[in-house]
Amino acid sequence: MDKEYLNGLESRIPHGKVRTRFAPSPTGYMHVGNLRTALYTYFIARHAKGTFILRIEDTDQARKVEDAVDVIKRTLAGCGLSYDEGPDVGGPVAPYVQTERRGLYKDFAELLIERGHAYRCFCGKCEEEAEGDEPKAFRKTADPCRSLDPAEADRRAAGGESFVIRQRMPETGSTTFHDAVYGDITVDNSELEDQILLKSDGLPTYNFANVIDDHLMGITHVVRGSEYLSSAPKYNLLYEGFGWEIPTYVHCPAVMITDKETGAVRKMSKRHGDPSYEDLLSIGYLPEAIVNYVALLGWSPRGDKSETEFFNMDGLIDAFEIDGISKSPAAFDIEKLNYFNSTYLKELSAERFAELSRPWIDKAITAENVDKSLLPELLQTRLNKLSDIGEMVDFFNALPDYGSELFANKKNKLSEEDSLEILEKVCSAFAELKDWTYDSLHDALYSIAESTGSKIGRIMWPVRIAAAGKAVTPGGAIEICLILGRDETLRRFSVAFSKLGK
RNA sequence: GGCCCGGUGGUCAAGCGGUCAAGACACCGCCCUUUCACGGCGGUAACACGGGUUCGAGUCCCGUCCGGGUCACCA
Repeated sequence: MDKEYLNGLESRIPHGKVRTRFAPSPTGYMHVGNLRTALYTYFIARHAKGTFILRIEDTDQARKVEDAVDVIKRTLAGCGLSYDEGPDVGGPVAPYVQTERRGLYKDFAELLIERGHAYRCFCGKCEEEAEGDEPKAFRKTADPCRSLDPAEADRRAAGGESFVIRQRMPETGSTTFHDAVYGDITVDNSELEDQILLKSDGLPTYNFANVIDDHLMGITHVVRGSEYLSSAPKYNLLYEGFGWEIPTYVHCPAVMITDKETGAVRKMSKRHGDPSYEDLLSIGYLPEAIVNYVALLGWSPRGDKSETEFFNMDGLIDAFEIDGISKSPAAFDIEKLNYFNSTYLKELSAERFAELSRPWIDKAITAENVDKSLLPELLQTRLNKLSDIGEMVDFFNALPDYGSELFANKKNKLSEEDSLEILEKVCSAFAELKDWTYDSLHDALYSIAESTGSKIGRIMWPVRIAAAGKAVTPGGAIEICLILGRDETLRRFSVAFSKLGK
């Protein structure tokens, strides 16, 4: 895994093709911001008919999480992001897991030492720099290792002394880099710290491994969150130190969320329980809706105003341009996701929706003798997400305890007394019905409306309230009575009578 | 705090020196209606502030304010 690997490496990388990589660290959590970065990385590759690569950045031993790679893979697969090269599929520049590439980084770090761009530092892990004023000044001017004679440093290292390798930043001048989203950014070199490249455990830091691997893997577009913007000049210096071509940087703005409690906007985080992709999935959002919405969070397509916001994967790949990425942070808005999701839900075939909703319905309704077969079609146009089903249909299980004032409705000009009167008529009509079908219920109710000279709404309202015990229901009076069955419907009517004082 | 990056309605956003400042979500109203939804139609609502530059500024420049990021042997 070193000399041999590097042999002919260049020839294994297709030339002139766009190559992007999604490079998560396996922390067991793929939040919406991560997903969006993955999406944009994928779009850039696919839009250019290039190659999309998955690389696992697991150089942090301490933070490793069991199954985390599976979460990442499931998320990518669920969203339809297929990678051409990666851990389990292999590829011309394998391996794609950083700990499996550990032999690689040391030589590059040493090359940098030879060239004077890095040095060994023996200062030890726990040295706490004096709090307060000028930690950077300390690091760069007062680290004794910085000016250590290289031969002496070699000797100490050979003697088994623990060390790290630090990048030697220029003291003066400035570094400018170009970002495809943010443009040219210039930073004074005096701001740059002598960052650690190789840790004392021999593994590279993210900052170092990233540059090495991106170069070795022929990555053309480095897509990442804007939290890396301030590190970018250091990467540039690294590329220059090696004499390597600098990739196109694409830094994406953060994804924020408005805190429910405080109303403040903050970056999404696991700690606050902000939703991950799999969280959203588990409460009944569709992958297509999530992808569509998240893609639009910080990017917008070029083109005519008032064109659709709805894109499937191919549409996104086709429309995606780096130009359209926003510079400012975007807030995740669950309401808008709801809109996308409910729209995708409505577009599902009846069969597919029935299949998806069945587990939720079964979980919500445990009562027997409830005819659930009608439910899916009633539910399909009324949901934001599948998990809404529970509270929408709970009244089928057991009649909620409701107040009689529900029977009064001003739009239908109904008082409680009116409702009682109507209900009594309906009750006896229902009791005599030969069969319990949509048509028979429909006819019974309409004939009562006709004989009493009422608008049909006046009849339907009390029936629906009596049957459901709540004002908002997923369906009209007929559907609900039909689903409940005659016995239960009549039983609920009698409850209504007692509530109405009869 | 230093440095970096942002700032168009509540949210996502178009805009790239000349528009009555798009569109979408949410919200409100009306219509439809067998409730609730769906659908249709309409409405409220924005260029953070102050200076420039210009015939003309949301668009360019400077300052202020606000927000975010970053300053780890984490990524």
